[in-house]
Amino acid sequence: MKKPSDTVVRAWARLTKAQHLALTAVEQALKQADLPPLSWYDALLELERVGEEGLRPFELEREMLLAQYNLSRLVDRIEKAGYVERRTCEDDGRGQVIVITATGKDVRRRMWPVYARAIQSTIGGQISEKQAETLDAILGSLLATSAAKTTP
Amino acid sequence: MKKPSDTVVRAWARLTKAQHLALTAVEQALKQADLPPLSWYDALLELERVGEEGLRPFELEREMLLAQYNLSRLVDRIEKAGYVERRTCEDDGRGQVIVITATGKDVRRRMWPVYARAIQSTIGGQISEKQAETLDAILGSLLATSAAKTTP
DNA sequence: TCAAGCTTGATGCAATTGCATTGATAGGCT
DNA sequence: AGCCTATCAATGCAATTGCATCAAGCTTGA
Repeated sequence: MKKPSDTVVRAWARLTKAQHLALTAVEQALKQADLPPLSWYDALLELERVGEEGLRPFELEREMLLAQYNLSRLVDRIEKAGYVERRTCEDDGRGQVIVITATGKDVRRRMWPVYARAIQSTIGGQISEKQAETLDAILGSLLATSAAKTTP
Repeated sequence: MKKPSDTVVRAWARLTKAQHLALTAVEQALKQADLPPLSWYDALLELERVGEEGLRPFELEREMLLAQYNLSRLVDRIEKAGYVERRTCEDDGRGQVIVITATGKDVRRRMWPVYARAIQSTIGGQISEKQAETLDAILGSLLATSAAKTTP
């Protein structure tokens, strides 16, 4: 395994820094608007996408790149807030199905503008559309192969 | 404030995902090698750079984008491990100066190859050098302006 | 069939992070 | 000097995350 070039190392450092700044901005904006944290949004979005069907915890876990115990507890919290429902799974006695509620959909919708504004001000506003396209493309190819490595 | 374009939103999502994957890989690699977490590396590196002079906690705090209480406790832990020393600050009775120890330098040096390998396999190995340069440049311009917004 | 092993999901406990507040000193202003 | 505000750092407490393990149900294969 070759050592990373200086460019790669610097890109990594900046990747982390940029993500950290943007993330902090998003979380702060949400909190300030009395809305749940970003992870709730991610979960609710996935669940809204699949609709009444719902998702199994382990599916959501993989979508969100979360550790199993971490997802389990995230769902606990969101359920307690009434934004999702845990239903017993017909096909698998061990499992369950998580379904978003009407309130959950509503909250997700209310989160979006706040979230969007924070993204725009930390990312969109700082680079050109052209740069955003390039950034997106490069990160896309970066993820294309490494996504397969989640199960080594 | 305009809404972010779809491209920006997707770039943001990928930014987060890529960073998360790489970070996880790095942390895992360090743990597996029985080495301290990445945040220790960052702190030790900054402290090694400035040498005997040391850094004030608040300086390190800004370098690392950490919350004040968070840095305070990080230093607690690193100090307890014997990798840094807290000295009383001559110039400012409230403050202190943090200086890396010889052991600290040694640990930092031993962390680097593990860290580097993880970066290479999650970033360097996935994209071309040319792409890495572009990525670095775009993130650089992204950070150029937003860095100023840390103190609103 | 049924034991061995795998998958799904939860949970006790420790470590870390976030939040709010505090204690102490510095620096400016009158 | 004396007071007021700002800065520097620590800390009590709650929430979250990480780690290890567990219980329960599925699957496989002799």
